[in-house]
Amino acid sequence: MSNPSCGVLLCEPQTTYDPNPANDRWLEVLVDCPGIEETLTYRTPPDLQAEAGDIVTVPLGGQMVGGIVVREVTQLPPGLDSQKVREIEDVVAVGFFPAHYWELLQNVADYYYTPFITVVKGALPPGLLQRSQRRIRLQSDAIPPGFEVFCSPAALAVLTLLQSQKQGDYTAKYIQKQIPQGRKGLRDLLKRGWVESYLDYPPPTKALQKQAITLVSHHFSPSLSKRQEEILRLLKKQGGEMWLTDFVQLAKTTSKTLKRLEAEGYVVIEEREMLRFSQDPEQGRDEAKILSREQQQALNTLADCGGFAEVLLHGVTGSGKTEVYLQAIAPLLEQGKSALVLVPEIGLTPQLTDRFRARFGDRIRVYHSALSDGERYDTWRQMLTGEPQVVIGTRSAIFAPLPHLGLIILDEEHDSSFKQTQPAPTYHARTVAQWRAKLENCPLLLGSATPALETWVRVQENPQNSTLYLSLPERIYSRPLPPIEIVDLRKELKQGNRSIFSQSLQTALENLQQNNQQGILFIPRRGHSTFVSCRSCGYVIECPHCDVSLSYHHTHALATELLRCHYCNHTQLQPPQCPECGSPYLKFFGTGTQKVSQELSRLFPELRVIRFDSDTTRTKGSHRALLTQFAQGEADLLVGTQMLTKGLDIAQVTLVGVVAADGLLFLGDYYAAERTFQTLTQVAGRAGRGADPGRVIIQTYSPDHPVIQAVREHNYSRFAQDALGERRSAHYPPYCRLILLRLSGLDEGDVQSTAQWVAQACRTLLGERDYELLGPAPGAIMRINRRYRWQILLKLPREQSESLNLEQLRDLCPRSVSLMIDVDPLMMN
DNA sequence: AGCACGCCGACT
DNA sequence: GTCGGCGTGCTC
Repeated sequence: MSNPSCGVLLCEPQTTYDPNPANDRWLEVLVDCPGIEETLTYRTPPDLQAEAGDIVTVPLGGQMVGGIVVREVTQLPPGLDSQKVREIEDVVAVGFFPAHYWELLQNVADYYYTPFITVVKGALPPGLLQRSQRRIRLQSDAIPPGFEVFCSPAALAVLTLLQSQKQGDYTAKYIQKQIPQGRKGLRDLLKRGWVESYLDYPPPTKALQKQAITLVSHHFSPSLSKRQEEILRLLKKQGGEMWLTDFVQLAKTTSKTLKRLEAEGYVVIEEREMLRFSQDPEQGRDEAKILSREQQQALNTLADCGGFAEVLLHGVTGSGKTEVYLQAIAPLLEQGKSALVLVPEIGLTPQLTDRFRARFGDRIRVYHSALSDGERYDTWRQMLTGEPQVVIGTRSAIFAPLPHLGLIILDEEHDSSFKQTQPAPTYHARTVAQWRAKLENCPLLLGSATPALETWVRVQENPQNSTLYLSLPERIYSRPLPPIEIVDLRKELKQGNRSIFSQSLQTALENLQQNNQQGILFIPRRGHSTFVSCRSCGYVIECPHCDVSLSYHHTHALATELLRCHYCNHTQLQPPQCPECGSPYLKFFGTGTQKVSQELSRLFPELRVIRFDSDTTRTKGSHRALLTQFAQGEADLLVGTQMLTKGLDIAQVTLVGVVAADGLLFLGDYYAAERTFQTLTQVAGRAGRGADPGRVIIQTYSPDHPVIQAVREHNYSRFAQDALGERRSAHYPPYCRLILLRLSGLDEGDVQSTAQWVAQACRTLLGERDYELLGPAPGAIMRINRRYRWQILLKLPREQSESLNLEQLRDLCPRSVSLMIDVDPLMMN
């Protein structure tokens, strides 16, 4: 100790000038409030500690909102009076961001023109950045008798609503939504003091607390009753610790009995944090399989790349890509690293998850949007522990906070569900994965039988020598790819076959059952294939909120006939007569799954059919249930839409039929050909994965279309060459970058005129640069959910040296019109 | 996003 | 003359 008096120094009066006499520290907080881009400054109250990266609750105006501490500063920003600085309310979570995480999110914010806080909100498990809610509570004592006479109808309605609830307590938002003029009514009641308004604070922590019972004394005194001793021995046998509810059940006792034991000092009952993971059925163990030469080669290359590299694993369907993933991950776990595996739709690939779980057991974590908020929160915290693990998830899992990443895998990397369209940021998980892999200096493995053209081109161009191409050209055990037969539906019609099934397909279906084999029937869903129209006057029933026809839903003979909007989910009964002319001949058209299954039961009443579409797989776990049924041979045929294309591996499937490929082919966007090739190749790949050879029948009205031909030949490179030629000449990605500006609003005129201004502003902004601007044009569907839509498409050169400041376009939009900037859009309607 | 303040039309 | 509609502006 050089200075023995240092301990008292702090108490001595300051003698030198200090610009910050109170020695204050201020926190710059990014608050969850659209419209506030900059950080706001807060003070830390004496009883709290907060540092950069912590998630906090702060007062903002008359409410409490979530926020993230960005940094600690010792000086107030100029022009901010210290009187105005308020105190942080609470620290919600600490240490929620691993290394590089901020940079990753910043990349997303910049590239996708999205406010940083919005990106953070999209990445974090939902519900972490909570805001306070205003609630209204009835003050029964203050209400005089005969109050009905005194107050306005609106106030009365609010009172009645509140009285209908046991506590007399609702959120202000709910009341205002339920009651017209609810705002006015509330104000009335508040003034009279008949209700009170208060802020409901966000809960301090989201970890679930559950009562646990722990054995603390192992000496059982003879004064214990026989039953008490029995209970204690049971608890000891269980390891001395259990959840209270579980134990009560197991020991067939009551919590009262256990409380008594607690009072006597034998056990402790306390709240514990519980991590919630949904448990899938237990799997048998699975061992590493012997690899083919190509698989082994792929694995070696991957192991050799050391740091960052983008690796395309181009393997035909059934070539054993999953086994490569599994064996690439195994050594990483040994090294204490983690792996991230992204799949298109987790619900659709229970098979993949099962296989991973069978190989790695409890080191597998599943992360996707169907998890409850609690489960997602707990999975996050689990990941932050840094334990080596494998996270399998959908798109959003690219933000999983794994600290020591050794590998990122995108399975079926071509799949368009990796692109987010709905809320901003409209990111593509592959793009984010590239940034992330670079930041973590780990390889990124892109697996597909039908690589996205963008990936294909990048791998060929190999920028900065950072990409690798690995090919698995053969199926495992050298099983052949199934032969593909193209059926010309025009000829069928000429030959007088008016059924939706060609002769060839009918024969194949007949043989199916005889040979005790299984088949898949794929129905590419056209835009709105099952619309209802009047045969007398041609009237088509449309959604009252969107400019689309309603789809006909009829699950079985006795079910109610319903019409549903696929955009806003508006549902109504099928009317008995045409609303326009009164004609009773109101029929539905098109080939949806329902129509196909009805036709099947007419032609092949013996055939056992399972329908697999969004109607039958709505509930959690139904995917797995239906697939299990099918795999166990409880049906001969699986009929369904897109969902059938992914990751389905059932050995007995020998027949794959595609009812009409044309629905896919002519969707009218630049991406249609690519999507068609991918989808058809993927469904075709479901056939002949087992010992029995497979066969594929594709019905179409355009058998000569180059995409159909390439599918028939299993010829990816021919497809790629054709499609890329077209992309190049029509100037579409990957030979340019697209940015789609989507405008929407309730007032048609507002939206249209705003679109004009925005387009003009874009031209000014882009100036002399090399660009194309298409539009403004009304959306392919003019109105969705009562909102009118206009759009502007920007085509920009592939290499954009400096970032455009497109965010300023938002300032041009009045409040009534919202602007969404979709970078690299895939869906353009 | 809330919520407050502030300006114009139909009522006592 | 007020009450009450909802159109801008601010939130450390």
